[in-house]
Amino acid sequence: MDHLVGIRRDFVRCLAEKFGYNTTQDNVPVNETRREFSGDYTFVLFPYVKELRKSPAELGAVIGDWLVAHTDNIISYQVVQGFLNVSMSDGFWKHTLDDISSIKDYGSSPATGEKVIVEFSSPNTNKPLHLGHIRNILLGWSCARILEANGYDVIKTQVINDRGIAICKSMLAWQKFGNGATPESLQIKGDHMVGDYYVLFEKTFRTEYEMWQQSAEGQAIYQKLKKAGQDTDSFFKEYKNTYFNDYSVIGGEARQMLLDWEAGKPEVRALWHQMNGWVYRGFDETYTKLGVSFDCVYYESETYLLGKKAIDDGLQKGIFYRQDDGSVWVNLEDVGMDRKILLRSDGTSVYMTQDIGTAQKRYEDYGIRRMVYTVADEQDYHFKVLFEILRRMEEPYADGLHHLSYGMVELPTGRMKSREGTVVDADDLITEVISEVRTISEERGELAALPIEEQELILRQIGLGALKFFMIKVQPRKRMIFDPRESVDMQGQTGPYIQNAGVRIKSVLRKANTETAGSYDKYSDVSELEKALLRQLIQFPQVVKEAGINYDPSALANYAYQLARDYHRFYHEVRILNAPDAAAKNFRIALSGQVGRVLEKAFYLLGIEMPERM
RNA sequence: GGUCUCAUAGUUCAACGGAUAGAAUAGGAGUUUCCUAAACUCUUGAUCCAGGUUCGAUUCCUGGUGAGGCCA
Repeated sequence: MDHLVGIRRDFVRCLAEKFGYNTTQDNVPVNETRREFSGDYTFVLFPYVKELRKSPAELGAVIGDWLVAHTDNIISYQVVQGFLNVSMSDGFWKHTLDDISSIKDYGSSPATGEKVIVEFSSPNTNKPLHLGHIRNILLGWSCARILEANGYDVIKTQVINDRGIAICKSMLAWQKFGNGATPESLQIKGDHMVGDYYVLFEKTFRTEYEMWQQSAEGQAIYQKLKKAGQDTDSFFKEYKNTYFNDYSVIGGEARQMLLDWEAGKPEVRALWHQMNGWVYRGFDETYTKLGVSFDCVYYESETYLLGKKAIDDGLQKGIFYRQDDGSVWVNLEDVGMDRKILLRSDGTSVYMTQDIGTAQKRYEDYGIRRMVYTVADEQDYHFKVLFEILRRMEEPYADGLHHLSYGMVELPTGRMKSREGTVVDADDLITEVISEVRTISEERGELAALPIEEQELILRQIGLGALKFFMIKVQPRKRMIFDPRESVDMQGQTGPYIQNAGVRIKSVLRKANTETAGSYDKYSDVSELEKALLRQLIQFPQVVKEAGINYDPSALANYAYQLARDYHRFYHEVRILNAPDAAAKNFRIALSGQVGRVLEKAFYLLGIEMPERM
């Protein structure tokens, strides 16, 4: 429901009546009046000045007079330059508050019956989750909730890359050096443990490689293949993959393990199940801490062979073509993209093939018409190509595909590099923000009287609130610099600042005994701060809608911040419980209640919890 | 080399083509007998460059510069 529908309609009616000019409500440029001018809403007159051949001043006066005379809501106006600023009556504000209070799920749209699948997180099983995953998870999760609020039936999913050479490296290292260790025996999360064996493999391999470089064989290769003037370091850096595939002992074992896995060799499969099982338990723990969950999971081990039939279909339809060597390609040059390989000459598929197959499988599984892929922007081109192919294949969901692309997370020192040990681990980060919150909370002493479990819950809510808000307030497509110090800030434009506004409201409502909240019919002189809050509340459904259309939770994050800021100001300026009269008190309590409700809902949509106290 | 994305206070972020470009942080100065001071008030400081479209451009278009990604 749009509370501005009324004034838009009146404006349109006025233009028709006074000037015989027809337009639609959607075309009416109406904004909130800027703080420095008096008025509540502003019509921009410039577009009509030319059309109607009237000066802005004249136009403003005619329309302003008409609006004041013909509507109950608008009580006065002022024309500044080409802007018509109108002031709304107390009645309008009170009715607005009534309306908002009466709407059950304010900000949500009715169900559309349309299903959408949202994919996010999508980790590899050989490494624990890190900072980049956190941004991905928060974006995907929040988008899922925002789409739900916009009436979609959302299915949340992740694709787990559980196969390939990487996990074989972990498996091999565990087999060689693990001595039967388990997460329980080592007292470590399973995903970290498996990640540690991956690192151990890489270390072992590197040692082996370095020794080989000194060997007669290594030196001979260097002398034979080096480019002019190339030194040993840069040569062997480039040669690493070839060495892994053609010479390395441990590399050969890992590759053999992959072959055994593909052949379904029981011992290898059993080990693979066991290690991935450890990883999943570790991931789930992290997901739980972050407060997210999935409706279904796709494993690459089950999808990596999909898509080959689609290639046959495409070949028959003439969308793809086969080269002499047997490889299959698609030519997208007519739309400014390249030729792209879909099936190698040996018949093996590439990522693209697999993604085509997975999309089809999802359609079969759920009948969805829309899919959202939350993947970093380094994959922009991949998804452009994928979507174009699916369009050409005339898949029924081809028009509902969206790549929720986001910029990489960098540290103040640059990109995270596992080689340099600068990868920020998700679990470590969460632990760190919570411990930071604990320190500050202890200084404040506000929670000291609460039971210990409740204290812990609140500390988690605040710590994660700080971290999540910090990451989600930035527009997805922008690259972000992550400074760990700033992520635990709790003053200013932060999660805890907004939580604090929510907590204040809860405290006020507790003391007010809300069930006895009475009428505010007699309230007059609605203050500027109160109007500002109501203008914000009116905006909320639109913000939710736009966040959905643009797949942009940051809009909602910034909205929540502004609403919280206006509430803090209001709170300082006026007395709520000790208001001068009952009508004022009731109005302010009701207003506080609605601000609290919207803040909580906005945070819900961002995946951030609102504590009871802090 | 081709192509995509980004560029706003010292720093981190905002601004459906609309008024004097907003916040936060950092620095300085204040606010507590009163509903939670993780708050509030005051103060210093910015649109990468050159054109174009427009009544009006941070926003749209063209070219350049810088940073990053993808492809080769």
